[in-house]
Amino acid sequence: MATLKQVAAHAEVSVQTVSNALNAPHRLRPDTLERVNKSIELLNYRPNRNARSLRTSAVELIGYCVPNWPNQTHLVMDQFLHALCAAAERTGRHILLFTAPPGIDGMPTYDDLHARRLVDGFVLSQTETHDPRHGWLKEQGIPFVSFGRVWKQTTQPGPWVDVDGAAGSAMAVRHLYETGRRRIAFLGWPKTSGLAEDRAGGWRDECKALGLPISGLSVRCREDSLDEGARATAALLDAGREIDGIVALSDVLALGALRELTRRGLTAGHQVGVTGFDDSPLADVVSPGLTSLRQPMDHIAAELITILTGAPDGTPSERLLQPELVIRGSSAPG
Amino acid sequence: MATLKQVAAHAEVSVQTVSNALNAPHRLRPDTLERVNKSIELLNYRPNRNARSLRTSAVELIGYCVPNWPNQTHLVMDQFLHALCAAAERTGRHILLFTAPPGIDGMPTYDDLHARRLVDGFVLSQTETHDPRHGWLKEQGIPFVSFGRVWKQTTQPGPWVDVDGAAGSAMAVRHLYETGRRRIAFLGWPKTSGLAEDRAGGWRDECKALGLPISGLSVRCREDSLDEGARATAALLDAGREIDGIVALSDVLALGALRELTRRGLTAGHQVGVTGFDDSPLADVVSPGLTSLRQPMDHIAAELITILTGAPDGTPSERLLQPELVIRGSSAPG
DNA sequence: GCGGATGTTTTTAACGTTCAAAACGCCCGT
DNA sequence: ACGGGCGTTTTGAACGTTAAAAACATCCGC
Repeated sequence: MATLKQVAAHAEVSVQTVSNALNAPHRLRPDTLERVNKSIELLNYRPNRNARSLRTSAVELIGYCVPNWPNQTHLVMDQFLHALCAAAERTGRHILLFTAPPGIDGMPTYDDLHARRLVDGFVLSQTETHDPRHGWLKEQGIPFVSFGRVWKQTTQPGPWVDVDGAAGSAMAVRHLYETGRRRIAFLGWPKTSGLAEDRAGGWRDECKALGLPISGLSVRCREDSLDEGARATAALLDAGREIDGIVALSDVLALGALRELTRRGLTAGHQVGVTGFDDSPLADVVSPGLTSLRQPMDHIAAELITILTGAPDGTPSERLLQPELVIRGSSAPG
Repeated sequence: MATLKQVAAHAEVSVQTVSNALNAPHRLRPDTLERVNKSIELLNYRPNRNARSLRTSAVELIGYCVPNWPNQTHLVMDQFLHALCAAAERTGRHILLFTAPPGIDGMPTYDDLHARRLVDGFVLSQTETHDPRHGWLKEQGIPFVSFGRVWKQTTQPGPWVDVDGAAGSAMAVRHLYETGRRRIAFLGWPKTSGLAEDRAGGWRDECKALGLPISGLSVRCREDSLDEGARATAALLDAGREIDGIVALSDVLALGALRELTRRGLTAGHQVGVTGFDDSPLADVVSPGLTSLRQPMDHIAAELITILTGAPDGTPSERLLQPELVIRGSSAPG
């Protein structure tokens, strides 16, 4: 494998000149630059990243902890990772994967990766309501950016990128309204989740704005499962609420709603319009297809990388992006 | 950030002695070792991985190309990545993610990552029938291991780990047989795929072994979609084959089968037993749950890492692992 | 008490790169 | 012709680690 030294010898210049040809070509006389570039190409030279990193103390690697939460399969993780990788590569960086215990127990792992200089910083996801990671990392001075806001934290928790869940729910409500629904229910999670409150708030506010009823139309599911979605839908129907629309907080809950509707001989998209969240692969797999709110993954990833690698200090950046309503059969005009 | 030098000064030994304390502690006198370790702990020293890699020319990083095939969402990718990470970490290594064009066009990317010393080797997945990557990497002398056999290649294509699809299908057939089914159909893909032939062969052979009919019971779907699975199932039913079991080559096709059965008022698991492949999140999400063949991800990942990092040369290793039948409602006794 | 074997520690050099400073070469104005 | 300024190139040192060899210490048998 060729080194700078060998290229330098071949081009009959000093090592530093070859280095400059790569990192500051404007400093070279055009004819020298050309000669050096020829040698580089001829010897098929590639800079050794380790040597470079040792000297500059920047590894151009970004850590991402691959989540492993048993009950919560991360259905759009492959999309997210691909987008994140692509965005990182656009800046000459790469993504380093690792595993760590959830919450504060994982912090030593983060610290270690940073201290041993395996990564420059971290992208966090699966942010929790009182996520302890943000404060800890900030305290240690380790660069990071979070996909997902930290809800309910007094101190400024650091830079983040997130999708506007309230706006998403509002879009779903308006869409159902425009297709003729007037009694739109909401399937959510228990109150403890900031994300859940955000999305529920969007439903509530938009219903109010449109003059639609909300009383008794919001159901909290105990967990994010198909069965819970079905159970909640059954409860709504049994209570005689005469609902004609359902905005679900997740695709999984929405699928549960679809199942219950089908079981009762109702047609989703006909008698009752249903929408989900995240536009997971599941949404495209059922029949009728599930209308859902797509997260703009490419945009999210680009912003994450920009914030992490761009802003060197001070002012924590925050970016709230809009989801996109992907309309399928489950919300066809009633 | 503390360095070897500072630790050495603090412990009043040479730099090399501290290095030995970490890499070859048996060479130190017990009292020296203890003194050095105390200093290491006190100064919170962590070896700089870049400097180490520069010296030893091993980066302890394994490249994995995150797939982005539009039509084929990788439903178990998060499981795979988590297992792969965990297995790598057990040997002190990590996974570096990158993107690359599919097929031979991606090879320069692989070459570059290796030449710049960002990775020691690669784990390949999404192996195709005539995958060009294996031959290319072998030619370049770049270490790799493949998740998935390379089908139909004359030259020995290199080390791999794979799941025994034929055995999986056979397990599914036997399970359906044991629950009373006697006319078991197979939903597959077009002939071009080695994986498809493998799984189809298992169905055929096991049916023959059990004395079950196969003629006219195998359908090739045009693509891996829910609609195709439903269409194929409809075709089987319309042809009056009187099937009471369906072994599908994928969970998606199996879900299509379930949908068609439901549409016709048949109950999966009651009149017709259905099985899928890969035990994706989808399998647990439908009702009744889909019986499916789980890939032993942890085992797969462990073997991949062992082969990639263990065997230094020569004899290409090959490992064929057995899938596990996860029984759910879709194959309940008829 | 001396050569040799063994065990522990230090010295020297190197991995491949970049930074900072020095050196060189050239043109210009005076 | 000489000093100053500028553009280009080279020199020397450093990043933090480990491999190899050298140095030093200790113990043993005879």
